[in-house]
Amino acid sequence: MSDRYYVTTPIYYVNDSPHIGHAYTTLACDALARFMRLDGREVRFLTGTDEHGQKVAQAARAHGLDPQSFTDQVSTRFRDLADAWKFTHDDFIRTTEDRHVRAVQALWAKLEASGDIYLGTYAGWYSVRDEAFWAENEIHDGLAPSGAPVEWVEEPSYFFRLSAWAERLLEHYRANPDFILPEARRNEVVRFVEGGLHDLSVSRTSFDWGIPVPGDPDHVIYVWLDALTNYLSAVGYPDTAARDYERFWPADIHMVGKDILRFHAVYWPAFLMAAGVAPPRRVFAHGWWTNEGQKISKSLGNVIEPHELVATYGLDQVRYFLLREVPFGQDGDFSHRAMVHRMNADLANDYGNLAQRALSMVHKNCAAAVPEPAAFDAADTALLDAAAALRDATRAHMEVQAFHKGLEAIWAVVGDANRYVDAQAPWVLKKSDPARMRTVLYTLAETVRRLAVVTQAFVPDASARLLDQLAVPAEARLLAHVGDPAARLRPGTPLPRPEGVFPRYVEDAA
RNA sequence: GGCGGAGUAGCUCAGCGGUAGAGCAGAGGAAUCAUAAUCCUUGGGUCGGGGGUUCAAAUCCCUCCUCCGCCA
Repeated sequence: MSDRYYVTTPIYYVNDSPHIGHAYTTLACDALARFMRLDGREVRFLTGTDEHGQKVAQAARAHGLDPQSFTDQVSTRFRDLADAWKFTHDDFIRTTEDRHVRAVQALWAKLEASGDIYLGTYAGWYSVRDEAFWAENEIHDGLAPSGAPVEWVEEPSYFFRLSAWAERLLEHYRANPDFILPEARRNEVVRFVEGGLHDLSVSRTSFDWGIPVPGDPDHVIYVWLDALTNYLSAVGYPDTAARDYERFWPADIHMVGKDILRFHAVYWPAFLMAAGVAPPRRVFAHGWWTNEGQKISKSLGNVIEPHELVATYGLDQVRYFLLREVPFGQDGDFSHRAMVHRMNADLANDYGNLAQRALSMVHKNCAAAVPEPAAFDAADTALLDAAAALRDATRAHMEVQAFHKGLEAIWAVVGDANRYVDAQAPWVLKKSDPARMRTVLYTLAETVRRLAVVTQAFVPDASARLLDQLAVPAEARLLAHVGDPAARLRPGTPLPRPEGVFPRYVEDAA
C-alpha cells in the first residue's frame, strides 16, 4: 500500500446545473480522501469543470457573453456546491486553464508522434445537444436515440487509432482485475472491447471553443481527449519530473457515474498507453439515485437539489444516508421516509444517543472529567477490542469503496456499546459499586472516542464535535490512534457538558 | 435480437451442496442512564414456475416466466 492517494471526480460540464448526481460522486471521493488522510496517507483530491465544446459556446452567445466570461461565471456553481458540502478537494481544475491546455497539447503531440493519430475525414450524423456522433442505423426519423436533432457533418478530422488497442486493453483488464469496479461493470466493458473498437474522431473544425490542435489550428481537440486529460494536467503533466506527478500519478481511482464509464475505462487508458503514460489504478462506476422511486429528470421536475437536501436534513445526515443506504456501485432510491428513518434510527437513536447517555453519566457522576477505571473485565475488553478492530475493518472496506460495509461494521460496534450499557447498568452501579461504575463509564467514553475517530470520514462535523466533547486533541484523531494505548482518554481530563450531535428529524405537524 | 445480472420473510437484501438468515417494519415484554432514545423475546417464508443430477439443492444442470443492465 502506497502512502499516497490520488482520487478524482469527473470534471463537471459547466452547462449542467449541479444536482444530486454531482454531489454524490464528489461525496464518495471526499469520504475516500478524508479516510485516507485519517489513515496517514498523503492525499490529492481533484475535482473541476469541463468548459469547452460547442454547446458551451452557444450558451455563452445566448447569454451575450464570450465563452470565457460565461464559463468563469457558471463554473462557480460547482465551487459553491463543493463549499456547501464542505468537500475537501485539494485542487479544482478548469479545462480553460493554461496548465490544462499545455497538458492536452503535449499529450496530443505524444499521440501524434507515436503514430496513433492520423488525419482523415469524418462524415456522419452529429448531434450538438449530445455532443456525439451517431451511426446511420441509430438515427430514426432524423433524430438521435436521445431524441436530439442531428445534422449531417462532413469535415476533415483527426482520428485516434483506438482499433489498434483492443487487445492491449483486454490484456490490461486481465492483468488488473480490479481496474474496473464494480465487477458487473467490468464485465460489460470487457465484452464491449471484445466486440472490437472503431477509431475515434478526436478533432472538430466546425467550432472553435476548444483547445487547438498543435500545428493545425483549424482543428479543435475533441471533447473527451480534452476533458479526460485533466487528471494529468492537475499533477503537472507534461512535466513528468514534477513533484506532484511523481508522487500522485498514476491516480489511485477515478470515480465516475456509470454513464461515462466507457470513456474512462476504454478510451482513457488507450490514450495513456499510446502516449507511454501509465493508466490509473482503478475506475469505479457508481450508480444513480431515483427520487421516491421515480427516475430523476428535468422534464419530470423531480430533480434533487443538493443545497435543499442539506438545508432540510443536515450535511452529516445526508452524507451518511447516501453512503449507507445503498451498496456503493448500485442504484439507490432517495425517499424522505428512508432518509428520516436513517437519520433518526442510526444517527440520533443508536449513535448520537449512545454518546449522549454515556457522556451525560460521566458528566453527572464523575465530576465532569474522564473517570479513573479499575481493572477491566471481559465485557469491557471485548467492547474496547471490537472498537479498536474497526481500524482494519473500515480500511479493508474503503480500499474497495464499500462505504456501506464500512458503516455497517462501525454500527455493529455502536450496537455492541448500547447492549453493553444495558448489561452493565451503570445507574445501578452508582449505588452498589461506584468504582465499577467508573470503569464502565470509562470504557464507554473510550469506545465513543474510538467510534468518533473512525466516523470522521463519513460524518465529519458530528465526529469532530464528539471528539471535542471528549477533549481529544486535534493531533490525536488519526486512525492510528484508535487502538493506540497512548491515545486513550486520560483519567482526570476535564470534559465539557455533552450536547447531542445528531438531532432527530421531527415531522411538521402540518 | 446477442451477452450478462437478478428473482429468498411485509420491505431491503445476505447465503450459493448438508436440517432457511440479517437489518428494518409488526407483536409482546424489561429497563429508566439517555435525543420517549435503549435492551430482550418473537421469523414455519412452495428460497419465481417446471423438470433433472445427487444420499442430500436457494445452492449444480436444463427449460419457462418476470425484471434490470450493456451491446446491437
